[in-house]
Amino acid sequence: MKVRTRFAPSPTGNVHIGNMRAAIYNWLFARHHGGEFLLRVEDTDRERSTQEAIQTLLDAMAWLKLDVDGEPLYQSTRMEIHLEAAELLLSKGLAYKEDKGGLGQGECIIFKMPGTDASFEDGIKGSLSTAAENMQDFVIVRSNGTPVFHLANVLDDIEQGITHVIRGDDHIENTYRHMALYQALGADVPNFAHLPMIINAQGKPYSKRDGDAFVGDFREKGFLGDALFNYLALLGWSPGDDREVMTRDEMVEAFDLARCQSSPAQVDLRKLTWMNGEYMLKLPTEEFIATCFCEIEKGGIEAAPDYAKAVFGLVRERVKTVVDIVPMVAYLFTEEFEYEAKAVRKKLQKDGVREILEQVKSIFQALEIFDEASTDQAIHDFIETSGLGFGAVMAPLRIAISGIQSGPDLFPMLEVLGRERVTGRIDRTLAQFLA
RNA sequence: GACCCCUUCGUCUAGUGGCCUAGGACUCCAGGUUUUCAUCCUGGCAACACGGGUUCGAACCCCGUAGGGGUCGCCA
Repeated sequence: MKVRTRFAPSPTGNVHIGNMRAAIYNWLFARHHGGEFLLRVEDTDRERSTQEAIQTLLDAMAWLKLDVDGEPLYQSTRMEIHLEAAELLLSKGLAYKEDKGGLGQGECIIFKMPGTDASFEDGIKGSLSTAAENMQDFVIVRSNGTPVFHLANVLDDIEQGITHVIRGDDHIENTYRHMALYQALGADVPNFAHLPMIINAQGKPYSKRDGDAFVGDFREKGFLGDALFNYLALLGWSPGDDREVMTRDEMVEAFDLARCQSSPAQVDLRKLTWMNGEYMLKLPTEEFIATCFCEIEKGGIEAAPDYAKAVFGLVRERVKTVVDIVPMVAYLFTEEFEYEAKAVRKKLQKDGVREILEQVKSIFQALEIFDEASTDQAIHDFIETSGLGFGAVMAPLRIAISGIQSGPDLFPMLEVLGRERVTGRIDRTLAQFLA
């Protein structure tokens, strides 16, 4: 039988990474088995399920390249069918009506649990079981006439022909109920696999107040969709060898529920950042350039396209996340950049520095051509003849033209800036700190 | 509280009775290469929750303890 999995989120405007990881595992599992990955939007909460929220969800999936087979099923369109099924259960004596009081809304429909012990083979956790007395009858249709999650969820999974339900382990107890529902409805019980939760840096489950656990937040923090996908895939699963940075195809090929962890995992932003850097490096140059333009525009920087491209080339291999870009290149687009106080104190305001910078400036002015090779040669000649150390010249020069101690390779950076800017910046430095 | 689940370096993990003086990755530290910055290379720190069994032998099997988590809704 063809494998069919699904992702069934409620569109509330934010998708938690725990849910998104479940989506990734469902996707990986389906693709591994040559099956289908379906989407079902559980939008029965009319309050929160706005068109915007649905779009946010779709955007997040597109960002992570989770392609869906077939059209999404909107749960809100199926209420009649859910209700009919409840009536059927009622007529078969598998459910009953009762006024449970409390809210005083009249009678609701309650599903009758079979009263037997239950067990199943979980795809990740192995054999799971519970005794009959732990499972009470439960409401499937509210007294206001709307179907409850359990009923709708099971009916829709049947409708979509889901063969493998891969979800968070907070659903384990529900699984016993759902299995009984499948049986009462005369449907085949699918395979279940329960993923452990993702926990925060304190080792606790993410709460609504942990602002950094939504998919959109990771995008805003400058992570790439492919990198987050890879990272999340490895958070709770491993291919069994030492591979970590893997292509989609490799992950699809290697994915196996049996290799999934059954204990919770913590997100480590440092490792995600490292992995993101690996993906930044792999980005095709045009894509990297396009991303950079997009970022500086957001950062309010205006620049001539050719000059900007040259600047981006300078930081190509150093960018770890998308949001690194602007701070890393900002001083190359303005003459109003700041000087780092510590750098000035340690490397600039020292005896002899003034003379060195003055000499470097005049050497640069005398150059026939001002480019990477010529400045490199000129500085080396200067060091040779003056007897100065390389660092004694390079460090002050770097700070004079950039304001900071670290940054791109210096000679290419000189070429990109051009003679005029470079000498101008040296003058400014001299006037400001070494007058 | 009851029931269920979980427990290897700080973090993600490998490990399914001998290959384990427990391997890899991230982070951190120390050297080295690069006469700038970064990269890179080498090395280092660092873990089987605890206690009992079973066994010639246990991170791996069993029991218990502790700790953590989940569920117990006319939420999903």
